[in-house]
Amino acid sequence: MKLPREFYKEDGISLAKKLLGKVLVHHTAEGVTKGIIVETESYMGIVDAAAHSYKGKKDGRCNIQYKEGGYAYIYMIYGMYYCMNIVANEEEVPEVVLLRALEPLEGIPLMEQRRKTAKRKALLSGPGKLCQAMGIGKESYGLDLCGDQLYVEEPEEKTAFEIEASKRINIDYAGEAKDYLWRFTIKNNSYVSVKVKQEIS
DNA sequence: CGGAAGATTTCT
DNA sequence: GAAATCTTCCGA
Repeated sequence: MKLPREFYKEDGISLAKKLLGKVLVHHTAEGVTKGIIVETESYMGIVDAAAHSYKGKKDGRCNIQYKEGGYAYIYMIYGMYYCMNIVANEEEVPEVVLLRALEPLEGIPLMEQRRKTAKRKALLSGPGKLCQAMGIGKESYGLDLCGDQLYVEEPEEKTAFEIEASKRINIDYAGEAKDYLWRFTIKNNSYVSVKVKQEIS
């Protein structure tokens, strides 16, 4: 069942935790792909030196962050990869949740074809990888997750899991903000991204 | 208009 | 550990 708008109207940290274990669904011309969200990170706009919208900055790229929760914020990084975020909270509050890793659930052959690999654990274990495998690109920027093309739904089988918090990854430039424990993973899930060296110190 | 850096991935 | 690779941003 598709998650309602209200689900997304929470602060970025609460939403990041709530999204774990949910299922990301993307309908494309080639087929449907689904994956269970197993790793997320929070980016808290105003107070977060690592966020694109730090200090309330607005530009062409992060405008969508200022919309109400439930929209897709897609951005390109290093000129070669896309990363997908989910906008949280109310309008004018630039908080987002970055999806870092998914566990393949449906449309796996299509993912393998897009990723050019048959290693299941390599399909969705990273922000750039999951966008490539799910077929998410600039045309998905700003999509309403309450629409029919790209959305998040409740898993059919609810399984119990523990949430683990750790430091965010690859944001060394962000000063103190890099030490915030705003990365959340499902404990003992083998599909989280490879770079899991950072632990709570 | 040009330089620099980046919420990454992949290979050695 | 380092390169690949190119879009976007910021300064001049």
